[in-house]
Amino acid sequence: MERDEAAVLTFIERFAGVLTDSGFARMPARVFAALLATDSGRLTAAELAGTLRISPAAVSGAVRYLVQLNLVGREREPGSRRDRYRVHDDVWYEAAVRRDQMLLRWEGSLREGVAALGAASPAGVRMAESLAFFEFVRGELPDLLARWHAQRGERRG
Amino acid sequence: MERDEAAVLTFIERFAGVLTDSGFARMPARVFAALLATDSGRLTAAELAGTLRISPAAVSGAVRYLVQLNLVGREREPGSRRDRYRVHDDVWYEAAVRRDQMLLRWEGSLREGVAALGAASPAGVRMAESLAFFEFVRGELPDLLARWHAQRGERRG
DNA sequence: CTCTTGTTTCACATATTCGTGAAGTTACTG
DNA sequence: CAGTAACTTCACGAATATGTGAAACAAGAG
Repeated sequence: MERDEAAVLTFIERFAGVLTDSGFARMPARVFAALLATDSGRLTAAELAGTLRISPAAVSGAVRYLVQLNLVGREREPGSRRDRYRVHDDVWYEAAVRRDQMLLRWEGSLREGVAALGAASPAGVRMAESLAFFEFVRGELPDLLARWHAQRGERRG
Repeated sequence: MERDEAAVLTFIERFAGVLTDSGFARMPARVFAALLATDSGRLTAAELAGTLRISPAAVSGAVRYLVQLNLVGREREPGSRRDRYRVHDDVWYEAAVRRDQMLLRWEGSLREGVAALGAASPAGVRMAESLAFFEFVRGELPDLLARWHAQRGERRG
């Protein structure tokens, strides 16, 4: 079966839209979607600019962001001067890690809050409970990912 | 121990900053933080405007957003004409539910992607794997929340 | 029924974000 | 050591978002 490019473009824009609604910046979302929708998972900056109809500058900015977040890798084949961008195989693992770090930050802030309010005050208690919830979730994450890996291995085997 | 109002205000701004960095809009984040830091968990619009030094209009907008997201409830005592806004006790449960709905949306979009790319193509396979991951996480959520409730009950008892 | 108090809506000014074109930089080729 | 292809940086203009004051809008009190 060959690719229906029109349908693929439609998908890219739709999925990018969903990501955007979830808080992603527009261009990074589109670039990420375009990479996901490629068989090789790799595209040059020029290809990205072409399919998304954006300037090289926009590609540059979007890609810098995605690389910083470790969702995308930059590769250059020796003897070539064009970069290739590639979605990491473990994007969702990376995303989970990042969520973990976000949780840590929230926890830190909430701890400050408990201190500022006093652990005995009603507000302090409420905040300590929120803190406990986040600690719990963060503690469960590794286990969750382990179960996923187990299940995936089973499905493959 | 009495509240050190200055420290509390500092905490409110810091925590709101963390939320803002995580994608929250500024004013809703500040209002939410202010409510979290209150012993009663309830404040009037005027009190919010006062402590945060913002206009009633800004309070109105922020609160509408938070109520829509179901993070905050609006209450009015009979015989009064001032609203009281209150953080829901189960804010984090609500947040989890919302994440669930977000996951559903992502899954829908990815399903479209698999269809557009063909389940047999490499890109289609990659997308199907992402889809499976999200389905897995969503499936685990109820269990996770149940474990939290169990642990919390134990801690209380 | 009118007064008063509290909330919401609206138009506007401001601030921020975003994407582009153009110039600048890097690095491979011959 | 040019020459050139590709990427990046920068300054600008456009589009968006944000918060405010003023006016309109409830709704209880007298």
